[in-house]
Amino acid sequence: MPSPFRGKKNLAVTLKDIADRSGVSMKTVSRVLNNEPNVSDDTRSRVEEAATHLGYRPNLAAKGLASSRSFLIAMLYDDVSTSYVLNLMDGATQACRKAGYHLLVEPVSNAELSDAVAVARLLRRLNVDGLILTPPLCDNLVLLDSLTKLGMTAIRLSPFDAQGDHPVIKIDNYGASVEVTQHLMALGHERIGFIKGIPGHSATHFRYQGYRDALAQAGVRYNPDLVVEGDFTWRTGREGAAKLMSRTPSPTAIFASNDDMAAGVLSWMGQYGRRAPSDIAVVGFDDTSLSRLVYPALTTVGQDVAGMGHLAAQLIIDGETSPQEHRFAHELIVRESTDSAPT
Amino acid sequence: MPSPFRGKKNLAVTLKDIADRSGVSMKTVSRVLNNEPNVSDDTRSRVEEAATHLGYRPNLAAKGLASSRSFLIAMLYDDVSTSYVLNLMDGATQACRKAGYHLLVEPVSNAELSDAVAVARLLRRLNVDGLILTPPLCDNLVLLDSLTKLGMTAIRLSPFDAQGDHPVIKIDNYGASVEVTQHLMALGHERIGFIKGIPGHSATHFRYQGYRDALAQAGVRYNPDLVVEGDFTWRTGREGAAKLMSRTPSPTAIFASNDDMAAGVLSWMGQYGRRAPSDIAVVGFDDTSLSRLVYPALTTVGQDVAGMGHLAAQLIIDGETSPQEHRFAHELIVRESTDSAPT
DNA sequence: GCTTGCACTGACAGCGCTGTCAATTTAGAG
DNA sequence: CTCTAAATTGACAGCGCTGTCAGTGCAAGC
Repeated sequence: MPSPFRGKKNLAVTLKDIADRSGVSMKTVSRVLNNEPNVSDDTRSRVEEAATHLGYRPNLAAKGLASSRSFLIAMLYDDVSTSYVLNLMDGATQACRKAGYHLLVEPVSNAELSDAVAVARLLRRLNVDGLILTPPLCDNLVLLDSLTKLGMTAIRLSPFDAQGDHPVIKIDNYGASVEVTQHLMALGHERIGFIKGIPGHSATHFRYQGYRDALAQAGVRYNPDLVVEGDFTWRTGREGAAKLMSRTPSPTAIFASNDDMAAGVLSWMGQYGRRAPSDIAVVGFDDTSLSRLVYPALTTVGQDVAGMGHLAAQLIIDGETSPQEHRFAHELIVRESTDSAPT
Repeated sequence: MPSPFRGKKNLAVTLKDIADRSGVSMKTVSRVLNNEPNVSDDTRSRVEEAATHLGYRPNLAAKGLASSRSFLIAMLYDDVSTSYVLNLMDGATQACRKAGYHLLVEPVSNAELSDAVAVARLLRRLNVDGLILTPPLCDNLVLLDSLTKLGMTAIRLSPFDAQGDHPVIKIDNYGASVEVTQHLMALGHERIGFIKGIPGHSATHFRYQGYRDALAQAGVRYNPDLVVEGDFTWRTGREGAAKLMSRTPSPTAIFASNDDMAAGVLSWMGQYGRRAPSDIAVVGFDDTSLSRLVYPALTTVGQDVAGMGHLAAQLIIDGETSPQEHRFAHELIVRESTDSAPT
């Protein structure tokens, strides 16, 4: 059999079938099915009955071809490992389902998108109504540039800088970080270690800045010895903990700028017999599921990631592409890893 | 502005443009672009040049409409929290990208697919060339039934029973579980606690069966006191550990049937001052990233999840829909959580 | 009564591409 | 050099749907 023939045109129910059965034109059927106005109640219900009866399935391709929309939204992401992405998807697919859209997933390495050729190749493949760009892709200048040139709509999630041609959805990383630091200080900590994230990520910058400013505000002198580099991975959290605990005096609390690194800190502590929070208080960021999966559970900052995904998709669906900034609330979630004062 | 007008038809490059520029018919252009045979080298290169020059982007909707294929594959999954799903996506998208396909994600709750009406509604929305069904969706009889009726192609991942009309991709959960149990016994453990997964999941069944049979083979009497129910979540792992450790005599090793539950076990142990592996050896299953994120790192069973996702997509792309069983290799990964004998 | 406006409906063209099939060219055989 | 088969190409008709626009019919306004 040389021809695969995967189509099932034979049994497809078309608008025409519904039109015939309900005695109206295809166009009217189309109107009903798309909830367009100016259809009499009588007609509407007749058509709806026919559609359900026949088990009509709209043909996305045909709709797309005729209306020059694809009903597809692509979500581009770089890092597969984070639950962040899954939560975003969850929210985005919810919005999509309601509107008859679908969500495409496109893992892309940020590094490979460094030249215009690669970006063009990627975008050329994508026939979608809009893109959801997660960090760090949302800060990729080559990508943003091509997007603007092609006139493609895109939503940027937690970008470094909210300027640009696209809507932006974010939380106040800076403010949240200030709160975390103040929380630790309220517990009596002054020597607070900090583990930074990947350079270039907006979260890295703002969380660090919040930490520094909160210290300064409280009159605590900034000690560069208590800040180490990281890259948001568990491994660098572990290494960071080792480095920080070798300082003298060592910190009584460690603020890791995401949960994975905080888990790394806990891992190091577990191995070397330190307990949280009695020996060292530990804070993460993001409220990933991991923050509840480690012992002790992590104090962290929660954000409604699914909600942000939902909004991102909704903006695309509604064609709401003005470069507006949508800020979501965040929440300091205090768990066992900090819930007592240092000794 | 009543009309959103998201299309950019004005600047779309079509087959016709390429045809004009290269002096051939649209059909020939189509042939070149789809790598069909029977095109002279000369023509082919002329067309290719024109296509690149004009920056041609194929219109998926038009292709789909004309060829009654969608170039879309949907992945249905129930549980958002597992890295399993992300890894599958990773593999599947790779296969898709090579073939010009795209991967749609569709989170669905297995529970909501209990009646034919709901299933029909879901499938009606989906215009795809194939579905990838992850557990436990792959064992949903209502769903499988509708799929067969509609003639939709689907690939089932790790289903309970490999019978049926669809290709199946799986690992040998049973054999892997036997290996895990033997590994623990080789370290000298005899009182091995076991935490089961969600009832109805194939993995739950086969992993448990492997555990029992390995014990029996080694002449160790099966002790029902050492087996507790779980549901693959961290919480039930914790609770399972508490239950198991209240038995007398308590187990010297705990085999949790997935990594999340094993992490729960470690969490309980951390809280109550037990250390792994010296006090209790712990094993997980799946080699999720979590297994390396906890302390001590978990001995677990690795499987090439991304590879399975890749194959699943590839089978759909190739139209390879015979109900064949594709078995992937697994690997016992020994880490710190078991690497010494019980005292 | 006869316009005017509005709610509703349908005819028609065509979105960009591919399958079909027929036409043309080329290569190989005799 | 002719004849047949194979390779290469193109004309054409849609795929299923929606946008456009031109109708209907009917109530309100003069």
